[in-house]
Amino acid sequence: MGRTREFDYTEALERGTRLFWQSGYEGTSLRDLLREMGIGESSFYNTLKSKKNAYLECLKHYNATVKARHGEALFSGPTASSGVRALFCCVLDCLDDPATPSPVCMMAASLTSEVLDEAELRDYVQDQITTLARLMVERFTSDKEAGLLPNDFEPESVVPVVLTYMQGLWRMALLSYSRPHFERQIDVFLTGIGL
Amino acid sequence: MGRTREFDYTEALERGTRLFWQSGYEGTSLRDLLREMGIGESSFYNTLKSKKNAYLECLKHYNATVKARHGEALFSGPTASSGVRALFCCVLDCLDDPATPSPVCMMAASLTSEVLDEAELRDYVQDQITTLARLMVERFTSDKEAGLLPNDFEPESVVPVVLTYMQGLWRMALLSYSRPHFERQIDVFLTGIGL
DNA sequence: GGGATTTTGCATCAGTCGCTACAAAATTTT
DNA sequence: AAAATTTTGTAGCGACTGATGCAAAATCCC
Repeated sequence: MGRTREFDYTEALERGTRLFWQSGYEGTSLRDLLREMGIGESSFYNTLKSKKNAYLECLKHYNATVKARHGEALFSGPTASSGVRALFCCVLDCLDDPATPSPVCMMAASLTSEVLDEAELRDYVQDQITTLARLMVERFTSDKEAGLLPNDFEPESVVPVVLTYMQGLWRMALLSYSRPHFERQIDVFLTGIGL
Repeated sequence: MGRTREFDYTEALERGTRLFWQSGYEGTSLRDLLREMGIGESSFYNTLKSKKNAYLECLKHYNATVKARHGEALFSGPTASSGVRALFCCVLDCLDDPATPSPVCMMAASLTSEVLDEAELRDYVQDQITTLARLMVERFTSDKEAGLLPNDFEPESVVPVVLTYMQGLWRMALLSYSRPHFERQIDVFLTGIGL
């Protein structure tokens, strides 16, 4: 089947993901990306076919690794409330980890016109957020049916609020972050909306 | 005094602001900016001294015009609660207005590393947000002292939550916006945190 | 009107952007 | 071993980036 690939695809993707995460889509130049991935343009355009597609693959890789932990956190703990709180705790852990390339979650960072203007990227981001929302609604609904949440608690209404607030959190962390302040703020928020 | 300026500075700034608002800081090229402002590079570098400074001036102009309405809304109405609700209504009006260059508030759009990496810009953004927070705290505090808000309501704790949520709102609007959904979501949020 | 000062248009700077063409190197199939 | 196929390194594409140099044009002070 021809010459064998010399570089480790997964590792290159891993490195690329970290750079995209750190510098954003347009903020990452192809040359910086290649240097970070440790490959040449030929290898790059051979496997990933364009910068846009590379970003998409990196986003998928990000979701499969980093973001997967958030999903697990949501379903950890005995109640939906504890799950959501674990999720936010997971977010703070991410912010505290010095190895994190950027304070902003890579998915949250993709909520920019530079990314959303690209149809394929937009579709993927849209889909991922919808999926997370559905998961959260399910978790809440089953808790409600079990009597763990009041009858006037409407998962369909609350979930968008939680998601929206979380988007804001990532952005605010960019401006200034302090774990105690954020923990307090999150608690005020979650307690307020009944979680 | 030399030759008189041929272009209208304020109008040029107005046009520049709209373009920056629409396309972001790095997303706006100098040539597009000049074409939109209707001036040449000489005039540009003569009055505004760099792209960075131009963005700062446009941000100030934005705050003095668009953002000022938000501040007024906060202090409109008889209670702090009605003020905050008026503020969010103002946000939705902005999203509905077809003349709005971008769904994202220009200040919110500045919560990006591409902007915050520039010290002067960061300082300004930081300062503006702090000011808005202080204003909101004051409004809440006076209401609380007047007995219009419960004793366990802590302005210092709630305000960051509101600001954070609003940041999230702008971002989510970028993904998909529908006034009824947003109105409902905002109501759930504000009611939840006691407003 | 002459000199000083400022604004303006135009050409251009060096550097970067994403991407591609092309041939040498390496591996499989025949 | 020869042909076919794939990967890799390098050089370069045209277009664009923010910014500058310079001289002509326009205005003010004397």
